[in-house]
Amino acid sequence: MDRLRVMETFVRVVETGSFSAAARDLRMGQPAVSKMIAALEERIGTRLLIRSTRRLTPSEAGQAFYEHALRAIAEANEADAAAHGAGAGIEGRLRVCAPVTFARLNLVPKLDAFLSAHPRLSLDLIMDDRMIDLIAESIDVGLRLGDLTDSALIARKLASAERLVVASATYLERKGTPKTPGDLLAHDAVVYEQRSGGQEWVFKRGTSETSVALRGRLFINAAEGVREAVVAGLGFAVVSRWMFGPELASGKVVSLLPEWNLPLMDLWAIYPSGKFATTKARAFVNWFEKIMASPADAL
Amino acid sequence: MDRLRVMETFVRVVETGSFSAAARDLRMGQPAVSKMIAALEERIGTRLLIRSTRRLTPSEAGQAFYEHALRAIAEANEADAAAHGAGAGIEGRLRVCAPVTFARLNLVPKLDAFLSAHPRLSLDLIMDDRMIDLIAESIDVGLRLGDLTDSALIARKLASAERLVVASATYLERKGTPKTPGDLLAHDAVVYEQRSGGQEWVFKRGTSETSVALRGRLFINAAEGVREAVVAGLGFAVVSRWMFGPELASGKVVSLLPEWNLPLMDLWAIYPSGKFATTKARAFVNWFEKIMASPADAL
DNA sequence: TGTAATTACGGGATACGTAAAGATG
DNA sequence: CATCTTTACGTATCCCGTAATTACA
Repeated sequence: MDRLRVMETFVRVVETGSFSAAARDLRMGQPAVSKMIAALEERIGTRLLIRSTRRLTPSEAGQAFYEHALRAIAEANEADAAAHGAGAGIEGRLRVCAPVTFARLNLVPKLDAFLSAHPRLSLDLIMDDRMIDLIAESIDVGLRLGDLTDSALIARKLASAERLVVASATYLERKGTPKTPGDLLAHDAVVYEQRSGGQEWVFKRGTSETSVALRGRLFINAAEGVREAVVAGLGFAVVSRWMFGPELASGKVVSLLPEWNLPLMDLWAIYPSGKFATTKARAFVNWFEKIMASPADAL
Repeated sequence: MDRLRVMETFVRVVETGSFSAAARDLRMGQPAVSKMIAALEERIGTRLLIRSTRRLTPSEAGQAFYEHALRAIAEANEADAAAHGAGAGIEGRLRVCAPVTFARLNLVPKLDAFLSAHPRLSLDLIMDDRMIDLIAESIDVGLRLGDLTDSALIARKLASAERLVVASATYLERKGTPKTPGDLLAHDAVVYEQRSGGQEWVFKRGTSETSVALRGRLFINAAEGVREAVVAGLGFAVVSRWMFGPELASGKVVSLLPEWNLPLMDLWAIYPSGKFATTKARAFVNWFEKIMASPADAL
């Protein structure tokens, strides 16, 4: 039994919420996943996943296992990468890609410290909201927000960001303020969307859940555009809090439905699959992880 | 390829300094170890161990891998144990065993904090220098010093302690002070020894090594006895610094050959093999690990 | 020349995928 | 009743252990 492989599988199952989806991601048969998890539970002696055909939730034990498993996997990958990169200095050119707005607000303002710390290093920052092919573009590290669709990558979770429903104060004056998720259907949505396809959001308040399919007339594939559209009062949008830090503070943009929680959006660092992370790439990720962990700079 | 298993094997090889010894410890054939390491190096793309028939040293990459591997293994074990123990509270009876002198000097004085933190817990402290059978005695955690002979255990390294050659000031007045490891042969050794068999110590100064087989007329199987023998001026002994904290400070006992280094002695926490660590056992180990990591209490 | 690591080879267990059955909303 | 998980089964692969070979002090 390959414990690390089992952990990777388990993690993927928890994150996708489905055996089948995890199996697809990991390019293996779904019975294999089933048996792996069963064997794992057998070995541990406890049920880790509460299965109901439609839903899959980690038990308390499963949650504990999940958290440690994440760290074990990360550490194991570090071991490979550290051994591979040992001896190589932090110098030359480091190519990093990141979503445009995220990089502008959360990364670029802090880069000075990193560059100062590594004087022999130069940085290519590729800002793009598309999912770039890391290997084709020979990129060393990518920062990605949200669920990872490409699971062949070696990923490391750096942070989780709160999601909000926001609209500008001027918009709310004109159209009124929605009080429940259902009210959103009567409003204009500005939808951030990479590939076409309806968006459905699950709002939670305490134990109750409401699912709302966003309908709107404006679809934008760049967060930067969504930001401006919201500020210009074109409608509400589901966004991360960090996108509107100053505007929320000044009241120019308002957080709606504050009692309803949306799923967190994760920030990941990903390395090109197959290859080992370079020393400089790991140095960058370690640095940025610290930034994200510090209360002042957290998302 | 079971990456975690490979890591465990690699770690054992580094710690024993031999493929054969590691294979014996892990109850597997020595060719299996050989092939595992070869495959690992193939995968990483770098030589991790510098082999010469008589000696085995990790390369820089190997050292980096070793350190991360230790943490990955620990985290993976934590994952299993956390999942297994989730839900169980820290209460009831916790049975801990530890070497007599170590427990007296480094553990007992600090226990108050632990017991206060867990009011519903009672502690059985079994102080004994022998290697107790954890399962037979139904012990939850053992603290052990030195190299682990029983590798079927799940172990976690908590600290490393410096080893010294010491003798009492009165003894040195009578017999003179040895200046080199070789001089020790002309002195009386008090040898700490569990099972009979000669002891050989490797002294290092810079890059040079000297090996000395201790000869003496007094062999004691309890550290407590060695301590008293040294204080009473019966001879010199090879011991850990923490055994003589106050005596070294007051000058009653003197550290000999201060420029020569002896191999460190590791402190391990071990859990009974086969079983999972209980929540309370892990709480104890986590607590004690913190103690050992704090500069004021370190060995 | 003896000890320890590597290579060679045969056997066995493990883990996968396809296909069918069972469960659930 | 459609979807997702579990069970069943045949196959292929990988990995281990024994034995022979090579390298090194």
